[in-house]
Amino acid sequence: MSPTPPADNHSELQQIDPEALIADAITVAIERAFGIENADPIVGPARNPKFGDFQSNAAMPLGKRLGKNPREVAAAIVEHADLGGIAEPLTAESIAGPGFINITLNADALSGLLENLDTPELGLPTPASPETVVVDLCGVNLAKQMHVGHLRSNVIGDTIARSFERLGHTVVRQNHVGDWGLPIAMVTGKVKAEADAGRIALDDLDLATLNRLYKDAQLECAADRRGLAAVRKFDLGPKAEAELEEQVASAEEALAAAKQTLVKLQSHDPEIEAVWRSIERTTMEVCLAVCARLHTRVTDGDSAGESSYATELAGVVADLVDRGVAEESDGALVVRVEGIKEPCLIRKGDGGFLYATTDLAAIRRRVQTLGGDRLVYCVDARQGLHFRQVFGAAHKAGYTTRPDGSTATLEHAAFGTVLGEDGKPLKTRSGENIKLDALLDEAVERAEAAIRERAGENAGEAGDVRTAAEAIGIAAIKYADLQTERSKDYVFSFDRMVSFEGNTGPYLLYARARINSMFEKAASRGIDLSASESAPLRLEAEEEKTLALLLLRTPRVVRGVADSLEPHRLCAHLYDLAVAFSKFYDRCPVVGADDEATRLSRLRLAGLTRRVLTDGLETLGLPLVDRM
RNA sequence: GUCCCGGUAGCUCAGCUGGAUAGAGCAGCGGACUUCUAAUCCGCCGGUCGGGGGUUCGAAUCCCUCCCGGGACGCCA
Repeated sequence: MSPTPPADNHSELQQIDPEALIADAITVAIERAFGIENADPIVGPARNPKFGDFQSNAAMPLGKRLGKNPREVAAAIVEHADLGGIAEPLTAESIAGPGFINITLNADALSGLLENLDTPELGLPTPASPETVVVDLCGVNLAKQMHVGHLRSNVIGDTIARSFERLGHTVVRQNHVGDWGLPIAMVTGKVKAEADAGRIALDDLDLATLNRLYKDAQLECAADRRGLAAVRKFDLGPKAEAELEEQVASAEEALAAAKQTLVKLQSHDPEIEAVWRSIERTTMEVCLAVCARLHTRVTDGDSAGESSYATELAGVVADLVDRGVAEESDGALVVRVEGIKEPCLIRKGDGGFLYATTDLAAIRRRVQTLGGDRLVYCVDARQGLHFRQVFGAAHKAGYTTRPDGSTATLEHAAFGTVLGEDGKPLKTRSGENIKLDALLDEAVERAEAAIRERAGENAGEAGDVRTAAEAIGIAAIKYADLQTERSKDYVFSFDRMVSFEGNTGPYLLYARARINSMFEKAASRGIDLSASESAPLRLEAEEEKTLALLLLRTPRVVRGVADSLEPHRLCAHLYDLAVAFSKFYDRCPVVGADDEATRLSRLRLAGLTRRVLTDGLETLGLPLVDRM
């Protein structure tokens, strides 16, 4: 269910978007011709330039519905259509094939629309009643280093958030930090033991050490119980059995200790809590630094860890029991959701809560306290069932009902796994997750090498090169991640993304850098740039027209990204835009144009392209670089 | 076993509510830098859209079925 555009800016949008204007005209024509209201005009860009700029495919389905020859239907539409002068008048010649209606924009209208786009808001005015969108992203865990899995949640989640922000909605980012529960208790106990033994200092922890201790603690608590059962069953000898027995026993012991630590943590034992806080401080400091480096807007204020819901869980469960939403099942408490076979577990047989319980508390807070109209979860696709259960349970519990009685929309913006070039989940040779900062380092290193290779002696100051390399490397990684359909797995390849050729982040940055350079050149020739800002647009060359049409399409695309939660649409559009600009750049001299009017018109077109491109790149969250 | 997601050019991917000869990038081959940055542009090569049925004037797109790959499936998070 996508929000409809507020009526107050619809007319404004129409002044810019030819597709909307034409669509409305066709809808009206259908009504006039057949008395059918609000028919889908099926208008879109022409599939092939030789058919014009836009096409309507409405006649065919309409013909079927009315039992008429689609070409006759098309003729009737054409006859009743009033395109208000924005396109060439429709005639019998406009009808092609089974009933396609081909539409060519009027040249003057095109520049008029483009002038309307050329405002500070670039076709996306602030809505009269902004929505509040809560975006769940990042999702780090205490004592664990960020890896490729976090890359997507941050990058995609942040772009989704930015697209809503760009549309003028209120966005609340939520970093649902994994900072609670038994695994955290395990590592907390482990860290305390290490500190007590003098092997580490609590006020001087580093994340790599924490990560190691986390794994150690996990191992110590992990017992091969099934292995032991198998050894016994198949009688594999007393030695093997004894070894496993010992292992299981020590694991049981470690687990019991961790459970005790958890109890202390929950009851705010000062000593344990101090250890926990230093783990948290160390982890979050690194996490936020990585987010800053990634240019994802995730800050300390966005942190809403699992621990922050700890005191609410008992209340949530009691509430669900009281109101008959939850029921007992094999000693556990579950919420059954219609259409899903597996019930949603909210309390274990031993009384402990589960992550579904925390997520229910989070939904309640996000809707009731944060005022969310729309909750978006940018989380791994493998959590799909979990979110279907939790969303269903939240709706059933009434937690998604807002004060005004409306229901908040809950969506799982699921993303696929990052794969290596062998098609398997990306890991190091030793089978570990690849650290995110190492990944970023390599991209930046490769970018720096590329700059030096291309520029040679003219690469500039070392500091400037590093600044540019940082932006280019990060842009390359982010763009590669955003470029493909979110929900699918994607293959990560340094060689491909950092070749910096073709459809890559750096290509977009490069297009922008060339526009900068063009303006510098123009300024150095003494051309009056301020005059170009309001110069009449003369879109005569094919390249100029193509570029103009793409520019006009941008607001529609940004809306589409927010509606669908699919950033790759903006990537594709900005790439098309950059390609169109590159062709324009290649074939239409600007600074050296034949006459003054053309020069100023082209400067204005280039300037507008730069602003739209910059705006789009910022919406994607790519770092910019002014010179390449 | 049940459910979810995928299968489009050698590789990586687009393909919007069904529409006109299925599009990019990379790789390969061939062109374009005394003229605004060649991280660019132009051309060529390359596809039984996993297989088979069906609906339709029209299917990569919708329905059925099968094959292949990945994932998830009550007391971990």
